[in-house]
Amino acid sequence: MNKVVEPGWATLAGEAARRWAVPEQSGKQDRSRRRQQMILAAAVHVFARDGITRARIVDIATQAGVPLSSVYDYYPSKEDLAYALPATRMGQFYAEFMAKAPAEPTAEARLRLYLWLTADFARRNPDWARVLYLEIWPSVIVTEGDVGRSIDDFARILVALIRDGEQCGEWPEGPDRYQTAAIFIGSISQILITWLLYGRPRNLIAATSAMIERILPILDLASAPRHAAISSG
Amino acid sequence: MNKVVEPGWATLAGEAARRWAVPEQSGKQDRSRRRQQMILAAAVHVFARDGITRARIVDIATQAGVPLSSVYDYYPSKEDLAYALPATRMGQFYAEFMAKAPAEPTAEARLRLYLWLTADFARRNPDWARVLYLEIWPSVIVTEGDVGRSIDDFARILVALIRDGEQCGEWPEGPDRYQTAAIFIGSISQILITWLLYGRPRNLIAATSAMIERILPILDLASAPRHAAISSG
Amino acid sequence: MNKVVEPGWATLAGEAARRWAVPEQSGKQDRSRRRQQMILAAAVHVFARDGITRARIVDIATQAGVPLSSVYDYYPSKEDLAYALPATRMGQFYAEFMAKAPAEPTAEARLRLYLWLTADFARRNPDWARVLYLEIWPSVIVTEGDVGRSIDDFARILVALIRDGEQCGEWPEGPDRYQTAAIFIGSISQILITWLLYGRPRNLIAATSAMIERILPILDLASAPRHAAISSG
Amino acid sequence: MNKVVEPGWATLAGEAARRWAVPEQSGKQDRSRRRQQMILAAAVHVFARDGITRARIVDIATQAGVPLSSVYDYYPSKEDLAYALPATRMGQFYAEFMAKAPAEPTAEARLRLYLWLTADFARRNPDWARVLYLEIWPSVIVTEGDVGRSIDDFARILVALIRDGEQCGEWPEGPDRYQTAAIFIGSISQILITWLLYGRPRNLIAATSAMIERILPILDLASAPRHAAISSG
DNA sequence: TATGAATGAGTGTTCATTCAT
DNA sequence: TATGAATGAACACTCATTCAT
Repeated sequence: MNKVVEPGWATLAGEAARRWAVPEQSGKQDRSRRRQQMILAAAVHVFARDGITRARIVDIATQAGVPLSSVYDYYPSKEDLAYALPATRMGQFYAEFMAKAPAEPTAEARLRLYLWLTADFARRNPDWARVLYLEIWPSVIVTEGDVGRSIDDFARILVALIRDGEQCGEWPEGPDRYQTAAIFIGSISQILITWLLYGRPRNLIAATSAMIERILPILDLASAPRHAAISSG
Repeated sequence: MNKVVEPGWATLAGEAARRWAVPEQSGKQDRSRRRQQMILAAAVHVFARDGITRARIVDIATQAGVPLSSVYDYYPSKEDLAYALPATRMGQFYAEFMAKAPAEPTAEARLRLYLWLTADFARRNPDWARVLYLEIWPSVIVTEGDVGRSIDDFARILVALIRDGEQCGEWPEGPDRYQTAAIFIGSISQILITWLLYGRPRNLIAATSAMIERILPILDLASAPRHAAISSG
Repeated sequence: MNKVVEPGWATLAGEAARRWAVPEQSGKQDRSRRRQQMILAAAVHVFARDGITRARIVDIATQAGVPLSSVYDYYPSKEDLAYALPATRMGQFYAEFMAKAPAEPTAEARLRLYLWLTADFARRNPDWARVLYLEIWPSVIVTEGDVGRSIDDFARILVALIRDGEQCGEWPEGPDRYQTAAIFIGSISQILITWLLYGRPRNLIAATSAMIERILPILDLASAPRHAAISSG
Repeated sequence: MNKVVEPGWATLAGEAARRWAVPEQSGKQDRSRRRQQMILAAAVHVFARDGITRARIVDIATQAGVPLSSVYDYYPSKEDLAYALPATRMGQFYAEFMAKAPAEPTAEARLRLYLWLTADFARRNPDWARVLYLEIWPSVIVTEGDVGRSIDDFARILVALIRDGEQCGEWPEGPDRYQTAAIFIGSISQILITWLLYGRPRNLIAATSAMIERILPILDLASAPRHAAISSG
């Protein structure tokens, strides 16, 4: 049987971590690089507070402690600045996952780690989480260019993790890996959004862990739709 | 056994439909009411196209075929206009649900209808769906005032539908109705967002129906967490 | 000795009272007249509160309890409305003076009454006083048309009162009646303006009375300039 | 005899001149300072012509020869611009007085100079005079903040000059220095207002000088009220 | 490279006035 | 005559971006 072998999670996540790693610009001075980091951090902060469209570049500059026009030495426009964020932050996320995933013994453990890390990363980077889940994710910019690619990788890796478990026989081949991934992403996103907007649940990690345990069984259920049970009742 | 009886789905949805119904302004002329509807429709269109913050009131006026200043005869500010949308549209949704739900024989059928109608309503009102899922839902305005209340009703009714099935014995009492609701809402939202942003799935209704069948079994799984199975494996 | 006989104070004030009396518009309905009075009163109130240029016609209409467009049935423009005020109010003032002045035995008593009544009228009509002293008086509209004439009468009568005393021999013929009148008007205005803006003096009437006693002696001093005393000292 | 010594005219006027002097903004370029002066001058011109509330910022910018938005680089709002005027102009007035007053030998000469300079300053800065006497003085803004303080200084210095003459024995201690000051200010203002609005007197300085000679004797009259003379007559 | 200063194009909102009924 | 509704002409203020030094 000849079939196209899709890349495994390790390949995908590794590539993603490398692809979105902050490049070592050899020519740049140290001070220059530090400034760029300050601007990026300030942008996340201000975007989280005011929203991307309402945010003012001058506020970002002030927050970063650099003159307004210096922002333009690094990013030619507000749009470019906004678009530079996802790559660096997602790269960091993928790198964290790659640092921990190999130690996990099973496909399920890696999947659990992935979902858990998603919430934990948000908890540790709440400003970035606001920007990602309230500004970038629900916006057309996720469909374009590097922003799209860096975020698409998230779903791609998740799908690969699901496929991995199927191939290892940890769970049956489900009807639609993308559907499964959508349930996982949607459920976790839903928690994160209510956490960001309402401050609930108070304990994000506990709630996410419980949610993960609740949705993982979906993997086993693929072939036993409820409506069968109903129609027989 | 004395316990607080929470309102059933019919009460909640009925109240929601009434609460957010477009009021019959006695004094207003017919023409005036038609203009207001034109403005509202134009606002949905322009907000969907440009996003709420980027949208220009003059574009809404032009789209509605009224002079710019007439917009201000009906809504004192752009913000007010944006905030008036959710109530009217959600009211329409609740009314549609109330028109159909009583004919459904089981709690499950009503739950299925609710989720299905959510997607179908989005399909029939794609502009509104963009505004709701990409602009309003992931924004602080859902935490405030009437906007918040009209949208919170969505989750409240869903929880009531879940409770209804429990009380009828159609499915066991789960560990956390809000968690269950979060899975349902998150999964459906995830489909809707990818549909809105990527145009996929092409057949929204089919994909949603499949998704519904996939997640409904969650209701039965409450007491059989996967990790038990795993640890025993 | 043949000289032009300028009209006496009684003639001037009497004419002024008549000229600026509210006309008895025979054709108008009673309701119509009452409305016009309501609008006028509301205009004074709103002009006093917001200043003439900042005042909004719709506020005046609301305050008057009439529909916005009804204001235009009486006054073709905001300017006309503003210009209609001085005549009616000044007319009332002149009428009050004419009602009391004839009972006064001396030119000095009449002069004292005139100045005192100026302050007392302001005290009893503070809204009108604000409009007159803070809006109309220091504005180009006093130089034009009826507004100008109705207010110029104020100075004209004052000059006539001064001349009256001279002709009766109550005080010597001064160097310049207009200068004397300017001192009287300026001093009283100064008190009224500080009263309107700072709420001081608390007791306007007492302060005005004291001021009147202080400035009346000016009438006797005409021929004994201080600098003579100085140069001789 | 122990009494609180109030500050003399020299102290007050010196402090006022310094307090409202145009600050030497260290960081600003020369060009920048020139622009600010242009804007200020243009504002005086346009405010004098149209009145503060009617004046349009774009007219001020055009008059100053700078782009509209540059006005906002110096003054955050039209209100701020209007409020910046009094301080600078009054500061200039106080500085002129301080430059000349010390050469005057007597309290009377200084008082005369003060009143005369008031009119002469208005004659040399007619635009500013319009703004001060027709817009600022009769308005609530004189009761607030720096505007109020810069203008209150005018009366404070005048009162100090009067007190100075009393203490030197040049004239008797009057019944109320504030009343005396009110007469002086009111009389001069009255001349200035008619000059501004009617263009009369043609020769402002001559008329003011005559007025000053006419009102200075008030200082000697404090104890001889006219009504005594009358009642005895 | 760095930055203080400058600016043009835009946009939400106001309100006097008019008009159809 | 009365009035609810409509509207056009303004206008203050914003901010991303550029430029001279």
